[in-house]
Formats: sequence, structure tokens, C-alpha cells
Amino acid sequence: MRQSQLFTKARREAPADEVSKNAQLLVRAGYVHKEMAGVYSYLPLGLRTLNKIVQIIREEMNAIGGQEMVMTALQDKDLWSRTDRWDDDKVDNWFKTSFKSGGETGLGITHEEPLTRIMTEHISSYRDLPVYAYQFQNKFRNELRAKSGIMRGKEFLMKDLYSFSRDEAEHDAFFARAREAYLKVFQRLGIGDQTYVTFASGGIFSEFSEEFQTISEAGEDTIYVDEKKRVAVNKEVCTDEALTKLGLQRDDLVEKKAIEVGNIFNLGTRFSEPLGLSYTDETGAKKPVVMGSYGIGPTRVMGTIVEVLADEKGLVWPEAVAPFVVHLVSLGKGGDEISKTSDALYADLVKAGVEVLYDDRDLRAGEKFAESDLLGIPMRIVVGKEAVETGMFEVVNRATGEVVKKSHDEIF
RNA sequence: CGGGCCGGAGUAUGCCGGUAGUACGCCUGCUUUGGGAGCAGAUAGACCGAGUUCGAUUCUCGGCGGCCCGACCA
Repeated sequence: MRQSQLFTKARREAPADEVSKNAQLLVRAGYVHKEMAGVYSYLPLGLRTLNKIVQIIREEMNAIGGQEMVMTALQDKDLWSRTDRWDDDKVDNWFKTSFKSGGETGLGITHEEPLTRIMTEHISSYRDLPVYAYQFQNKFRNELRAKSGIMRGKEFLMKDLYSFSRDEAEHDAFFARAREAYLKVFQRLGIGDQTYVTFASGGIFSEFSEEFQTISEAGEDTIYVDEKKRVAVNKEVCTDEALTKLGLQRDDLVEKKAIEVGNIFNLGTRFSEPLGLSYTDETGAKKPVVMGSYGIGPTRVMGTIVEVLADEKGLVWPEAVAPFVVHLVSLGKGGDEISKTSDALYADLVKAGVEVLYDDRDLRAGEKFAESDLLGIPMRIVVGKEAVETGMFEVVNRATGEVVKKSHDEIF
């Protein structure tokens, strides 16, 4: 798209009320707008990036048999009472409200209960299992303290997948596949090298849950990393006993700060039993369904990518999640030879299906370059006098700063 | 939820118990055009309420809001 048509505007200074790198840069670059503490709107550029993150996760969830759906934000109090997760002294971060007609409701903090109930209408035989269902949906959590920009909000996008299996063995097999899918997701998102499967507290049905932790000073968690085995242990469970169970040596571990970008865990029959989700097996015996849950917060992931990859000049996006692949920067102005050359290249790029943001505005070169650096689009193509005279375009790699000259044909 | 810092224009600030000034930004025009240019013009501000006072942006109290540390984080 033409940048002259983009309604967002980059800012030179960071807003006074943001401290985190991700929020400062995303606000400056016009990707997000802060509505309140921990509550952000996603503007055109930000939404493009968020949607790319979502699409990568979607593809990997589909690849392991996930079926996409979407559930309601408004929650049924009675349902949550049945699993004892409605009362404020049990779960303290509900946003609760009431119906005009009477009765209470709350905005969804997670979706085990409604999905389990839905499944009771569709699962009754071993032949109906296993089932894997997921959604992307805004979650609402009344956090006492929002922090770290878009990484810990009160309203945030979440991908939550739930698995429904016949028994622990079937669950374990899927769990392993989900782990691999998650690793693939983070690899594709450009933070794979910094992201570790991390053992964390597991709850009642398994010894450990597995977190996906991305090394960053901006992280809230402390983990101990075994670089060779590419696994880590969350500080909260890092006892000698646990290390023995996991086959890790304390001497091999390095302490790091990290951001939790995903979490997968075994739910056992915690929800299926109280909500009556069971099936009849081959012998005619009735058994509770074994469940698991698998979360990734796309908005948190977006903030994490900024924290990990941005530099002093601004955002740096991996190509897979960049709002545009090419930033075409014209140094010409209305109607001159440079702008004609730029217009032609823009038209060719669009025709070739390249996602290109075209800076066709009449601004000075320095301002355009500074803003281009801030936006973080991976490839910048500069059209100046030289391009008109020699037919060679300057192609700049945002991440490395590397500059190469390419002809029109070499670009395509 | 415990603790701390803070609240005047988009940002940074000066002065002040007598109703707000500067710089940069933003906007317009002209000039300029390869790393945030110059000139001219314009726009834009005291979080809310109560109290003290002749008078409150300034002092006091109470709200509300923001940030940070901790706690929490299905």
C-alpha cells in the first residue's frame, strides 16, 4: 500500500507512559494504540503482523489435527461453579458483570469449561476420540498489575487448543506432537533459537507442565538452561530432586531471564469428570475423557519478537511476521523521474504479489530512512537519482544493514 | 494485594498563591531534497472533586489515572 494513504503516523519520541521496549517502539511506529493500562488496540500495521503470527500458529495447529472454532467471551456462571472456578476466592481475576434480566456473567479468562461442555454433546464413544479443537480469542484477565507493554495485558489474544483423548497414553502421544508443533511455530516466528522447552510446575495430573520460554532480559521468569540438551527448568521447580528426575546436572545449567511464550499441560480428568464428559470404550465401560490444554498468546509473542530482535533504530521483523516484506522508499517527489521510476517498480511489485509498503510521500531522505528503520520492514528498496540513471536499486537489509545494488530483474 | 515514584501541549522543561512561558514535535506555505534541513505562520496544555484563600495549576485532603519492585499469573 501507499504510505501516503496509511492513516497511522510515526512519532519521533516514545510516549511518556511506556517504559518497555516493545510498547515504546510499537506505539512510536504506529502499530498499536494504548487504550488503558494493559489494553491495546492493533492499528493497520500491527494487525498485519498479528495476523501473520496467528496464521503461522493456525497452520501448525491444523497440521497436528486441530480443528478451529471460536467460543463466546461471555461465560455461564453455573458452568464455572460446577468446576469451582467462579468464586472470587478461587479465581481472583474475573471481569464480572451482570445481565439486565438478572444473573451474573463474566468475560472468559480461559475456555476449558465451555469447550468441555460442548464436547459432551459430540463425544460419547471411543470412536469419537481423539479430538483436538482450538480457537483464537481475546481473553480477559483482571490483572492487579498490567506491565511490560503488550506482553501482559488485561485483554489479550490467545490461541488455546484443547485435546480430548481416550487415555493417558493417547494423551501423551499427542502432547509430544504438540511440543514439536510449538517448536516449529517459534522457529517460523523467528525466535526459535532463543526459545527453550522448559519444565515448570505441572498441577495435579502430571509432574511437570512444559513451558516455552524465550530468553530475554525483559522476561518475568527465571529459568535454568541446559544449552546442549536445549531444555530448561523453571526456577520455581528447580530442586535437586526435580533435576534428578529430568536427568539434568546442575553444573550444566545457566541462569537466564525469559518470557513465557507458550505453555502445554496435562489436564487429566480435572474438567471431564465434574462436567460429565465421558465415553464408552470397546468393552462397553464408561470412562472419563483425558484432556490437555495448549496455549500461545499471539500478542505476547509479538511483544517478545520486538524485545528480542529490535535494535536502537527501531523494530526489526523476521520476514514471516513483518507487516510488509518490502519497504519501497522513493526519494522523488510528485511527477519527477525518480517518482515515475518508483511508481513503476511499485506497480511491478504489486503485480508480482509482493507485500510492499510504498513510501511515496514528499519527505526528506533522512526522515524517510529513520522512519523506515523504525517500522522494521525486512527489505528496503531505495529509489533515488542513481536508480534513474543506472537502473540499479539500493536494497538494504533492515536486520543486518547490508546494502546491495540490484537491477529491476534481480529484484524479482 | 503490599511497597515506591508520578500526574501542566505529542515530548522535555522554566516560573508561579494573581488563570501558563520556552524548545522540539505536529499542521500549513515557500525554499530544500541520500540520514530527522531552513524560513514564515498556525495549532495545542494544568486528571477530577472538595477544602483553605479575596483569588488555587501552585497549598491540604479525597478520588481517578499512569509507571516501577514484589506477590499473582489455569
